[in-house]
Amino acid sequence: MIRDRGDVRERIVSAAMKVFSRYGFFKAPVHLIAKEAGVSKGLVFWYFRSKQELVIEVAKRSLPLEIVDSCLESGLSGEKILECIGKGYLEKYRDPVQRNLLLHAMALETLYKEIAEEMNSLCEERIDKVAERVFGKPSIKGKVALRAFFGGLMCYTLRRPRDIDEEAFLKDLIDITVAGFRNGTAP
Amino acid sequence: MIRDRGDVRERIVSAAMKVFSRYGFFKAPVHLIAKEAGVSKGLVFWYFRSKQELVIEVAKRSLPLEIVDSCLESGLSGEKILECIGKGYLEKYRDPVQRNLLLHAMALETLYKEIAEEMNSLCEERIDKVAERVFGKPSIKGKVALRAFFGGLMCYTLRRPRDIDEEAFLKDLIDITVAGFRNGTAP
Amino acid sequence: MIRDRGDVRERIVSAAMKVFSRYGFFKAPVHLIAKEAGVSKGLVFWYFRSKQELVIEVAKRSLPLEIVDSCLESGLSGEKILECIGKGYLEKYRDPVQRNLLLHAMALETLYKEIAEEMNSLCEERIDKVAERVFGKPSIKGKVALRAFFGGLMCYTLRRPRDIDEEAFLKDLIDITVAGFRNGTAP
Amino acid sequence: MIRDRGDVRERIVSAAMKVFSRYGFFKAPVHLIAKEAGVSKGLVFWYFRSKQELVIEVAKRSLPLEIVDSCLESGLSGEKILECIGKGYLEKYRDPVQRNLLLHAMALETLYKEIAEEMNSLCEERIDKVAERVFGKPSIKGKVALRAFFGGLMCYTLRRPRDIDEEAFLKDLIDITVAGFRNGTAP
DNA sequence: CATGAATGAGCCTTCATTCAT
DNA sequence: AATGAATGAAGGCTCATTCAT
Repeated sequence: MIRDRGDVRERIVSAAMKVFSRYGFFKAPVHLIAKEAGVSKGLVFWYFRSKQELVIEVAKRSLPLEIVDSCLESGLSGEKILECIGKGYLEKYRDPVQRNLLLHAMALETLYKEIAEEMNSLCEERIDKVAERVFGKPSIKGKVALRAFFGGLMCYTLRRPRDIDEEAFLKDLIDITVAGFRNGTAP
Repeated sequence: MIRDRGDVRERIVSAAMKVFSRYGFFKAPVHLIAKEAGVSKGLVFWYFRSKQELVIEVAKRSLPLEIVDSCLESGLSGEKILECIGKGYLEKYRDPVQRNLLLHAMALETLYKEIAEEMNSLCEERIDKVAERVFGKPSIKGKVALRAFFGGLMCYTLRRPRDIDEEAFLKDLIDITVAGFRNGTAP
Repeated sequence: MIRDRGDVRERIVSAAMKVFSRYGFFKAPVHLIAKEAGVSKGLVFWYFRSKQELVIEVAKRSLPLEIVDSCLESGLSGEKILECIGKGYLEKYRDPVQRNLLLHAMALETLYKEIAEEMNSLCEERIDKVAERVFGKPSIKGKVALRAFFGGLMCYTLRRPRDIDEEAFLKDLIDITVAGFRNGTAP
Repeated sequence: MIRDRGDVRERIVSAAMKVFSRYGFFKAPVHLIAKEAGVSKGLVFWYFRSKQELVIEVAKRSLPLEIVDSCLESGLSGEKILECIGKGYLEKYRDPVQRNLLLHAMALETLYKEIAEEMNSLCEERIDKVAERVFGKPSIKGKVALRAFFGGLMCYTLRRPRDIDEEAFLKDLIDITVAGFRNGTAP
């Protein structure tokens, strides 16, 4: 069998995503992942020291950290960065596999410090950085607004409402975030 | 030990909450729950046909459905109902046990239709009802704003920011939700 | 099924002895022990936290510590105590199961400190105590003689010579031990 | 690295000795041996058809057969041959690796006929030959005395007593063996 | 109601062995 | 000769569930 280096590992990760997304991290047996990847069970443990290592790798990939980071790195600001993040987010989690994995991964935060750290970094540093980029300077209200923005995205992903399409939703959400920040009673 | 009828059942549920919150629903062995509740393992299966039944009961209780319902029933409207929900929500999930359980329960949505239905009811009907109560009449933008509100709460619960206290957060969040809805570019 | 308390545990230990003696501690699968004991595999782990725990219990029982102790406690001295130990030893290891287990258990000394401690206690304190009882007062030569005595027993057990019966062997061995001590070049 | 033919094979055997001595024959994974030898796992199976083959080779080497043989071949007799054997024995098993291997190898006797044969040859033919060389003519008592001698050596090796040095021990042991044989009640 | 011994399915993991390169 | 990816069998152990008492 001719396979690229790294190819197999990636195939295992992909298979794991499918299987984890369907059964959850803990009810998914490794042998199903191997089967889905078309390799032997033993080989999974050649590439990953343990199931937990695979779980954590998959969980990390299913968090939206990279989206936020790439938008931050692109140097955007104001509504543009919200748009960047929103689009990336909605696109990533349009895939039901990723959507489910996100839910499962968030629950892992309780159990594995690696995931907890990613969530920390996402929910505290990153979110505040974005707030500053959007509203110009750090402020409590900006942080709250950003949490509303992020939460709104998550909420939409959790249950895609039938009567609101992605584009319209994102436009409104950005609108609310920005206008809410600017025109509140306590500017 | 004098035990009321139903007392034991409740003790088991409480114990299950602690244990599930710590280990997750699937990594929590029934014997730990029994131990925590101070009863025998067998008794757990007298009150609950299976572990799954217990899991679902605990998961349902850890969702915020009751909070939303009681605020809806109280007849409040406008910002008042947001305040009602916000306070209830923040209070409930201030308890780390409940906070973790919420995360675990959300992931269950993928696996058990009972939980999926609760989430459906919460994220679609309830959220839209509240939107109507807050903004007077149904509108896409109102629904989006409400998702931002709910998402914001969830986001806050997930990581309580050190520099924003509950009361201030809620005030700002309501402010953003309402002002965002009213003063957006496309009313 | 009506079984005495403790009966089951003992049945498992007995089964383990048979199986361990035949396959060695590490090549003996737990399921064979369970089968031999007529119980389920799971039950073995109800009585023993791990296979290792069972291994150590069996290994301890197959060392001759108890024989030496009971002869020491009986207050015997001189040749009598050698006779007591010799008879006990030869009787115990006449059973091929015990004989094999002794070999396997001695090898465990390298791996488990529990066994190492038993061996220590046997080979140092006990052997020297016996030497004192036999020869009246502590002496290097007495210790050496006792080691020859013990070693001789072990050697006989390892390979029962066809042309030397137990009784004769023991008589000669005691004779050599005592006379060797008394009549050596350096008394 | 410049390697002779046969060098690699020997390196593997050496590595196996270290690893087997530490983990025991059955708990020692081949990959550790390969690592210790600085070769790939596959190569071990180029030089040895199976792990068992390697196990048996190492086990055979760690028995004291060669020592006895070389002393027999040297034509020594009387106390001299005991001295030869004793010195060789004590020297070989001064190395903790060899000492542990001896224990592990003795347990193998139960499982592999190759080892059983070696032990047979050692414990019956060889021991009796040596007895004859020491005491001039075959006799039951001589055989017993020789078993005491060998057993004493093994016993010393198993636990080196702190207060008896090798040389003194061997001198006393020979003394006891010889005097025990000559001066017993039943010559 | 209550207990806890007993069961058995299933899971993660290890490891000897093979084989294409 | 040498490598290390790949395999598959087997093992230890956990755990939900049952049931006699």
